[in-house]
Amino acid sequence: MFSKACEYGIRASTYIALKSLEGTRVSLKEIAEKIDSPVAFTAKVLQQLSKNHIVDSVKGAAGGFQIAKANIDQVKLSQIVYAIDGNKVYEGCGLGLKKCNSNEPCPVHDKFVQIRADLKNMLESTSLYDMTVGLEEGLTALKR
Amino acid sequence: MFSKACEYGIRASTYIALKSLEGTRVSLKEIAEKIDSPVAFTAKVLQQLSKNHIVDSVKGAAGGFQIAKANIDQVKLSQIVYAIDGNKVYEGCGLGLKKCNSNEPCPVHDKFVQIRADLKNMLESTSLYDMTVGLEEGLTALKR
DNA sequence: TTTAAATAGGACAAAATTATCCTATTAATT
DNA sequence: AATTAATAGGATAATTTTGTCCTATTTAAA
Ligand code: FES
Ligand code: FES
Repeated sequence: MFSKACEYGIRASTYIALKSLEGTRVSLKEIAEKIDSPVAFTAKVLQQLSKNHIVDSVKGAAGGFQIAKANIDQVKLSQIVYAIDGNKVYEGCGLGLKKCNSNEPCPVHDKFVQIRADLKNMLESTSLYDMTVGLEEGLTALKR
Repeated sequence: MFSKACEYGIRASTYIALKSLEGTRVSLKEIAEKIDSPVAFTAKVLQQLSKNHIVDSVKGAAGGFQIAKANIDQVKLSQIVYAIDGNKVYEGCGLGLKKCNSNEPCPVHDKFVQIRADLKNMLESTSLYDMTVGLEEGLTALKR
C-alpha cells in the first residue's frame, strides 16, 4: 500500500506529535527507538517531512523534531503520504495502466476508484492529533 | 497497491479469459503485446499462475495459454493476487507493523481494516468473466 | 524424422527501494 | 573557546523487484 519510507514517516510524525502535545522535542534516536525503524533511514524521511513543513527540525545540541501544537490537528495523513509517496496512491491505475482515466478505463476502474476514494478520504480526514489518541493509554501502538 | 508482477498477472489472465471465451488459445507473445508488458517477465508471471492452476499452459507448437470456459466465471481476482503477492494485501498493517492485529492495533487500524475489507471483497467478487465484459466493445482496456 | 513454434526454467542484469556510514553544520553547555 | 549533542546531506551498500537472455523441453506440422 504505502512504501516503507511512508510508513516510517507516518509513525515518526505521530510520535513527534504525541511528544509535542506534551511540550517536548524529540531526537531522531528516540523516534527510531519508539517506532522501531532504522535510524539513518528515518533521518532521510524526516528531512523530507521537514522540507515539506510537516515537522519542524531544530539543529544543534538539545535539538530534535517537533510540531507546533496549533498544527497537530491540522496536519493530515494525506499530506505525509503525498510528501513521501507522491500522488500515485491517488492517481495510479489499479492494474498499472499509465494513468487512471475514466475515459478509457481498465476493467476494475469503477470499483477501484471507489476504494481509492475511501482511502483518500480516510487520509484527508485523519489528523496527527487523531493518531495520538489512544497511544498514551496503550490502546494503540506504533511498534510491535 | 499491487506489485507490477501482479498487475501483469491480472491483465494477462483477463486477456486469456477473453480469448478463451472465443475458443482460442493465445501465445505469450500475443498476450504481452495486447497488455503491453515485458515478454519474458510476463512469462514468469504466467508460469506462477499456471502452477496455481489459474491458467492452463500448453507446450509445443500451437501451444499457448487458455482457461477452461467453465472456469472463467469461477476464477476471482483474489486468487490471482494471492498467487502472486501473497496475503500481505489482506493481512498487512497499513503502517507496517509486523502483522495487523486488533489486539494491539496501530492508530489507523479500525479505518484501515474497513478499506482493506472493501478491497478484499471487491477482489473476491470479481471474476475473470466480469473483467472481460466491455473489453470487446472498447468500453474498457488492458493497455494504454 | 526433421523442423519449427511454443512454454519452462535457470542464470544473469538493471533499476528501484531500503538501509548504512561518514562528514559537515549547527547550537547549547561547559 | 572548546566540547558535545544534535540534524543535514552526500556517498555507498544491501536487498528486493523488475526485466532480459539463453537453453531445454515439448508438440504440431511439414
Ligand atoms: S483506469 Fe484502472 S483504475 Fe482507473
Ligand atoms: S494493526 Fe495496523 S492496520 Fe491493523
